[in-house]
Amino acid sequence: MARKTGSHSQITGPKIRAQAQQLFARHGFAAVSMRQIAAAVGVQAGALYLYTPDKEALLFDLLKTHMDELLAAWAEAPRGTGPMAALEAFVRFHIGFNLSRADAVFLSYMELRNLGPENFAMIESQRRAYETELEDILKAGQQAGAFLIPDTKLATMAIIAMLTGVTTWFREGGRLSRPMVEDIYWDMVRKAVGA
Amino acid sequence: MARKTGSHSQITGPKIRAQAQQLFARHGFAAVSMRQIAAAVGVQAGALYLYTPDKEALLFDLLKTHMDELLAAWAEAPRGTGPMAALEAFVRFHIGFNLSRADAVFLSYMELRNLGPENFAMIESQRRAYETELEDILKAGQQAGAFLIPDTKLATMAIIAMLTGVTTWFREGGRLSRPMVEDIYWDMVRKAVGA
DNA sequence: TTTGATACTGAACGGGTGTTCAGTTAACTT
DNA sequence: AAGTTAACTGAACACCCGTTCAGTATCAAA
Repeated sequence: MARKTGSHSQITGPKIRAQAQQLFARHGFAAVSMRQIAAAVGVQAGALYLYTPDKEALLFDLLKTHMDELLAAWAEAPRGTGPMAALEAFVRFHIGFNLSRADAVFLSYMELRNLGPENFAMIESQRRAYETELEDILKAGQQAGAFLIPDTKLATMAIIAMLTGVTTWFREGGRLSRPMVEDIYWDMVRKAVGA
Repeated sequence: MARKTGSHSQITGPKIRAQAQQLFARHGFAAVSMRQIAAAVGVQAGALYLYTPDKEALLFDLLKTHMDELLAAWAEAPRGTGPMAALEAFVRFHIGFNLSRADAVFLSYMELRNLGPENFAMIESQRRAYETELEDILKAGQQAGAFLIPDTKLATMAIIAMLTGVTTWFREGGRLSRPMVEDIYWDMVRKAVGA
């Protein structure tokens, strides 16, 4: 056997990325073999190398794509006027985006250490750019007197950690709906940065 | 060569656990080989099996010891009277304990998935017990009217995620000292659960 | 000083790893 | 229908994996 009937790179390529993302998120990058990914796609291991130069590049592609989409989505997200509205927009955006892409979020926080130095630096700088978006909101609110924050950098890290944690416990169809979760988190954040 | 001069199980045993913990935390359980651990200890791979039945048991031992110590330390931690004092005690305890054992904390949150079902269940139940300690404080404060929390379970997860995140950015000797970090986090938590 | 327990080595086991590539078949173009 | 390109196989490469074990050197006790 060689080429499969109905095979197409525009089908196999995305399939590989999707299965790799799921497997990496579930078991960890190092614990997943190229043969396991290939088997999940329905292909032999060698075929993966038509789509990626090596295993690390496959991971980097997933992380890079995720960060690009995160920054692009936030750039286009609706944000009101004033620090309070901007903060609320960020909180709701972050929760919504994270919940809709739990695997990718988990990967981009956990598997950075498997990247080489220059790939690591690229993702890290994007993550910092995203965090700076929140910090800028907090700084602006602080200067405008809308927020009372002892340290904006610490508050940034605290809020992001708190919000990102939602993926560890939230289950679709559980006790709380997504809008309820957003509301409750926003309530806590609003109070935490307030007077 | 066989036995090394000056060798003793009471020295080698702790060395193995310490090196394994550091390597697992840095590179991930799956990415670290028994030979790497052995090399870090200064011993051949086979010698590790005098101290652990297998690799997973080594990880479990680290996680179990950490959770036991966490629960024991909290049980003996000073806590004042009333919900507000109890919450403050928890916040300061959690930050302090986490910062003093960053590797172990990281492991117990990230490498649970490498445990077999029954080992997983044991650690998971201890973690839930710890989380319940915080939730009980929040519930008591809510009923006493000291806190205003829409959902105590969500608030529990949110606060723990926020506090645990301190290990990802805090560096000893940096801009902020430990007491300052504790103060600022406590300020945010206090306001977040307040009216 | 002999003896037995303790701590470790070094080689081996079967199997899995990422990656390469000549060969083969399906899909597309002319 | 013939020729070309795209997609994939299956075997092989050198190496690393967790784990076992007979053998050996050191330590502690008698």
